[in-house]
Amino acid sequence: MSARPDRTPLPRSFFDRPVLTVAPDLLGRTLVRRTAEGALELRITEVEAYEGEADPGSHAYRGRTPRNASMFGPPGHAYVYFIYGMWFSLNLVCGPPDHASGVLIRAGEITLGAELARKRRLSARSDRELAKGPARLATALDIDRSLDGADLCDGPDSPLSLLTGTPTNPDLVSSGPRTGVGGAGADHPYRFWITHDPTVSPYRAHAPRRRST
DNA sequence: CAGTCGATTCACT
DNA sequence: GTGAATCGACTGA
Repeated sequence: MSARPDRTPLPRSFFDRPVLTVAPDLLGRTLVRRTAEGALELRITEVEAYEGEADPGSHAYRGRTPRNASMFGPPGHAYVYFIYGMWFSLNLVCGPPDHASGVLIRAGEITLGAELARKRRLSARSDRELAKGPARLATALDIDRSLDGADLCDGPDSPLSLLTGTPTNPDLVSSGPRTGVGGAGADHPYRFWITHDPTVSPYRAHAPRRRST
């Protein structure tokens, strides 16, 4: 008997902790996205931690740029980036300001607004695929670069916010290497997911792109 | 300033 | 399992 998700907003202090503490604690929380068409809610099931400028796998590794500036800002804000020429991905900035750490929200279960999500994700063959993967999640929730820097602790009407939801028992959390991350940061178990949850995305090792000559 | 490739997804074999 | 799509940030000359 799982209790009904707690709709109390999480305070900024939730994000102002070490990213490896925040990342698994995000599992089971409720992400709320408010659009002109209506609200959507997502139960987070899979995340990845990116550990600041010292992390070779992180966009922050080579220092601050216009693209990753949000990661160097205060915690509790979104970092949204554009990748592969067509997709967006959502991160939540954690830790103290300028630490440049964040958590990539990789997958989740749409718990409200599935009709809106289906309209945006026409290729999804079932509802469990609506937000199975970071770019699919961003597409389903209508997230793009206009949400980069958005404050999740900005009150009940903000376009993006985070509710307490149903925290996940650590016994039900699995961890492993990050998906698609190569190089020196590849081996750290910075990916966390809810064990056996059907909305978690499949693991893929880093695959260098082949030369096109 | 041209070349390279990415925290991915989808269609197709 | 393989390759295409698609573009902007970053790199090195």
